[in-house]
Amino acid sequence: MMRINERKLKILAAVVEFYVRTGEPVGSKMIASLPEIHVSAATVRNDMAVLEQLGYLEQPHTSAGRVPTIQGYRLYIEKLMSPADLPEEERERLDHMLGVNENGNQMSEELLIQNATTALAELTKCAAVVSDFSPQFSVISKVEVIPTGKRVYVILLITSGGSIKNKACRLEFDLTREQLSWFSGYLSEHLEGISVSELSDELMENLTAAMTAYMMSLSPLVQGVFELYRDLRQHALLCKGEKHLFSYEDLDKMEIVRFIEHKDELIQLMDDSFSGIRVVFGKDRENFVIGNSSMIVSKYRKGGKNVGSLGVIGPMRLDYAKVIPYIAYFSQKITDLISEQSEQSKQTREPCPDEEDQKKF
Amino acid sequence: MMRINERKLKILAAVVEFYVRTGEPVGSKMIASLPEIHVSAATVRNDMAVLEQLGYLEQPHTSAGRVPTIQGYRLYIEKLMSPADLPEEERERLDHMLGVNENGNQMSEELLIQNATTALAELTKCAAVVSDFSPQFSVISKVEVIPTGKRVYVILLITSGGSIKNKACRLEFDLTREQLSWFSGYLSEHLEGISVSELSDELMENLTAAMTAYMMSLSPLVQGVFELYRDLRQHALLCKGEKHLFSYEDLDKMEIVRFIEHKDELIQLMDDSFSGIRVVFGKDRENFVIGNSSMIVSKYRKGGKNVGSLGVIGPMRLDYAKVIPYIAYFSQKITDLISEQSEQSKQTREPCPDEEDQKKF
DNA sequence: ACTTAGCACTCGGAGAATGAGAGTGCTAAC
DNA sequence: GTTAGCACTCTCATTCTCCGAGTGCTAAGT
Repeated sequence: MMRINERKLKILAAVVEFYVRTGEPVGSKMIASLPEIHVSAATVRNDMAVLEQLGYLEQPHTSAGRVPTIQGYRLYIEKLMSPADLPEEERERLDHMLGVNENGNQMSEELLIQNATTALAELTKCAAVVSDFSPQFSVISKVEVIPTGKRVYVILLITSGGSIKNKACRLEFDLTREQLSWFSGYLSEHLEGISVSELSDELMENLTAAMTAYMMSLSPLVQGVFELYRDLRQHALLCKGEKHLFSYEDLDKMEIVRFIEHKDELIQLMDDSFSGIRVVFGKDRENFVIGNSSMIVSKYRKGGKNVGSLGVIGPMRLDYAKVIPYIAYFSQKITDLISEQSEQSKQTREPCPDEEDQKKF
Repeated sequence: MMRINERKLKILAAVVEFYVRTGEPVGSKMIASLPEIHVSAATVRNDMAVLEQLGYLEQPHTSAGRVPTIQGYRLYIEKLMSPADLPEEERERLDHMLGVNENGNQMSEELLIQNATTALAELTKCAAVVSDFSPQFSVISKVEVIPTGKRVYVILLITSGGSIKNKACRLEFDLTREQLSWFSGYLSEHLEGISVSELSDELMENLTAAMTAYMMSLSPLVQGVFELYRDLRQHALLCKGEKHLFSYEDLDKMEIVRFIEHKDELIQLMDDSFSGIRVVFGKDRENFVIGNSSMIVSKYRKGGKNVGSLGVIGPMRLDYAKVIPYIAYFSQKITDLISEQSEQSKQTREPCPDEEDQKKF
């Protein structure tokens, strides 16, 4: 008699969808009135009682309607919902928001990701969050030291992924031309062509040792290099649309504020490995900051490797059937776009071609 | 009989301070019980009635205590309050938060300003906001074009103020060595040494014309230069601690969200010229976004010129006597620090010294 | 002329009482 | 296995009442 049949599942789905839409606990009469349900309210009541016993539904108080439990949401997301499909025109709109298709090319990865975050936040009215650790998989394609003003030198570091970092260092003394070119050459020789993931702490320490042994006064420069190194290894976290969270009645304002302040704690949750789309509920994890929240994340890849995670954070009462396809589409699109770029750049070996002209123009 | 005497002012000050502290309308009995007031509640009542008629106080409803009006706050701020003074230890703490004093030197202006904003937000529990237009007063000290990967070129632009901007451009074709050095040379020649404020639209257009006449394929690079130019002219707006605003009961949540989205509208208000510290009340200006808010701003200078504004935005019910000294201190400190830096760099004429060694090391 | 005690009055807000309505579980009939 | 009917429960919105803080005014005191 505790058998869960087709109809009970239909009722569960209906409860989730209705609750997501209205935010009100759902009663048996409501469900019975739906066209796809052909039984009376009393029957629905019986079924709902079973669903409650099985832990998929719960009642806020004795005489209110039912509300889905976390388990209920999970079942719904995994088995019951039918994700909205994105018609062609919708996709075009999304592409437009990403900023692609405009002139068909030359978008920096960074901008792409930034646009995706903004778009996702806007579309879902949630906080959108992206963790990008792609620099770890790219190669340092260029390191330069550029004198600029008295005793000030800028270290410029460019990776194959297209990210450009710089750092200004002020020295005690000016470098002679030889010193500068020696240092610059040393860096090029030891760092260019190295993939960021190979940049171990040891390597950096060797570098540091070699440098400081050579001369003390370089130390701000060495420190600068070290800071750039740290920057590269760090997972960049980008979050937009936090403001939307404040409009949800069922999220605690204080917890939102805490979340805004401690986003970093998310990184581990977003970045540990999984495939496809993952939904995490706030109540489940005690390290998660917002109580009644849920987070939907997906990975994006580059050359077959996961190089970042993107997703949204919103209330549990979220239109998953709508939001999940967005996230799926964006992560796929980003994967396509950045993999394509990396294909392009693989065609060349030498990072800086200045031989003869390849092409007249 | 409508004369406003010493005692009435004292009462006004007391009302403001009490109201700021508690958020509750202040009654006559409360005021009379203060040690510095030596009259009975009835007398206080009479005085308060006068203050109300003069527009300094108002009653939320007939039988509640009094609350300061904007005019009341203004009088308090301008004439009545005694700003907290910052003892030596407090200043040290502030310096520490700014990040100075650590190693005594080499802080980028940008970092300094960033730290100031964070510190101000933390200290005042308000949204701290800084508008920096110093780049407009600095000189372009270096422009470089760096090839990096196939068909990708990075334009690097450094100003005397120490800000470093870069932009990657993807071309249709690779440049020959000559083309590259010609372009690079052209940029150096026409832009280096120019102060940003001289960079008029005409100048940029001439540049564009000269370039495109020379060859079409450079156009992404020219566009890149143009974008950097725009970046430089823009007032950079930095805002931190918006979250604090949500904890004030008397600010409307929706208005805060609007504010977060439309900060730019502030720029004009912050940046129009005034001297000293300016306090603006939200109710006063219809273009100001948050109703019951107040904004306290001050300028900071560099070489005698105003190059930025910093301040906080919070509820009207704000401890001005505490907050204003913070802002005054920070704006003064920033002025000192960045002027000092600019002094240092003025000592040299040539931006990039690579003659002989000036000093053995 | 200013200050103060006293008093009647006002008004907001907290708390209790009330009633309507939505929803339930159970039972008995279909 | 389904459904109608019914008694029951519990929340929420409304209304009412009443307390108390605070006021303005008057009249007396300094």
